[in-house]
Amino acid sequence: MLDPKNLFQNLERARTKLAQRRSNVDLGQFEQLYQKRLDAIRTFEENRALQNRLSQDFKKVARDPEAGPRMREELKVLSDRIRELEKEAAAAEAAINEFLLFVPNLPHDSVPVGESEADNVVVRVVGEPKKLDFEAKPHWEVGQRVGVLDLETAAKVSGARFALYRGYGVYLELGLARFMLDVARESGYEPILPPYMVLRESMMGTGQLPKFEEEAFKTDDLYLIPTAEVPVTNMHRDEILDGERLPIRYVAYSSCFRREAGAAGRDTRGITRVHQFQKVELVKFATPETSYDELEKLVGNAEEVLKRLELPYRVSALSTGDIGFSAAKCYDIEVWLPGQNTYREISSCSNFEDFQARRAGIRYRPAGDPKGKPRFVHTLNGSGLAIGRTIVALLENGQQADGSVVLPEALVPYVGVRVLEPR
RNA sequence: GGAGAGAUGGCCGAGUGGACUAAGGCGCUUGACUCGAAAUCAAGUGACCCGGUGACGGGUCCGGGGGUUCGAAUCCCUCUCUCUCCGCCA
Repeated sequence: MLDPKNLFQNLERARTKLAQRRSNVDLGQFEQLYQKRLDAIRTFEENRALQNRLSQDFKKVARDPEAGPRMREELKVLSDRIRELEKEAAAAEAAINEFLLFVPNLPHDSVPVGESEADNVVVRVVGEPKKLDFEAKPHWEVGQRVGVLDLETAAKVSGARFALYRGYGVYLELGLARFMLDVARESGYEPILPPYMVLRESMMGTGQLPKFEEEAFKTDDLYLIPTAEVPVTNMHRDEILDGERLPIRYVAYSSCFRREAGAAGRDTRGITRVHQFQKVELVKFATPETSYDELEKLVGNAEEVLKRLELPYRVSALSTGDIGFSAAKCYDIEVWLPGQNTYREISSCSNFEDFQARRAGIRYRPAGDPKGKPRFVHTLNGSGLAIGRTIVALLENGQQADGSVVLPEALVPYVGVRVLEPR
């Protein structure tokens, strides 16, 4: 959520920024609501102050048979009026919050201005896209052949867009999770295994709701998490953190559940886009002064996994037209997939600045200043990495002419074998 | 699922209608004492909103929401969560 006061004072700048990200939000409406709120609060407070004073006076004459009842009548009129004014002020406040929940974050000045993902800027390419001396197959064929993926059975059990791992596929999945957790912990992240179901409040806090209701799976009153970002960021909801503790780093393993609404026809084959997948997620809470440095480090932490897995990849800065609702800046890491002859997103790392912190009420008291005002933290997160897509990359990059798959050295202790043999 | 108890500032904890403008303690900050420290003493220590360049002034907040009242931390209704006991379960 944007800061209402700040927004009110910088409407033109916000209009420009929102236009860059192709938002059709009408800030004129906000301006009106905000002005209305100011007026309502002022009137209410003036009357309340008066009431507080008169109430004290009333105590002195309450028992007077003449003045007592008369003043009580007067105060009752004032009391009724104040009740109305209070409702008005509260309604104005609520209207503003309601409105702001649908306003996306403003892109940071360093974000490339553009219309769409075509305007994303590649900032570095690491490793050579692998050239195979035979015809590369897509992961669903490779995985089926070595017996780690069974998509027909997945469809039989759960319908379209599900993955079923079997045999070494299970060890690959769990081994990668453990591997990624270990890599992150080396860099100071505390491992977390969060609940997979969260309150509506938590989904609001990180910005999935209310705007993207149709993307989420839900039970009676709980939502299945679309990413561990939701439970982990909300761990500190409505808290004032000690500035000494920042940056706080968590690495979480969880399943993720997504409807993939609007993705009909895209990535229908394989496990690139499924309703349930596992992911290791990096989450940080940082001060505003350091959050952009922390973003670079976080991207580096995610890249470290790919480097150790010997997978070629590139990093792109998303343009204003492609950036997510809550993000101020976002990098995508895309891994090379020879079987599909393309780079494919495997991680998305964002700085949300105080957008989520404001929604979720996550503040900190600046270090070394016990009397300092609490300030909103900056929240960041990024995949480190999406496990299903990592398996896709390992299968496609490691495939051999004979149908086997050679895994990177670093994974051997985690999976138990170096080569997956065709069945 | 049944029965009971509870939710107050960073923490502990008092508070059953008007001086609560939330006691007291812990913690923290500053000062005094000290060569320095500890101990001791003294003062200060919440969040948010509105107005003001500022000093400051005003308002709201005692788990959430609603109600009674001239006036609510305090009385009533309701919801949520926590704890204890019983039942059930991995």
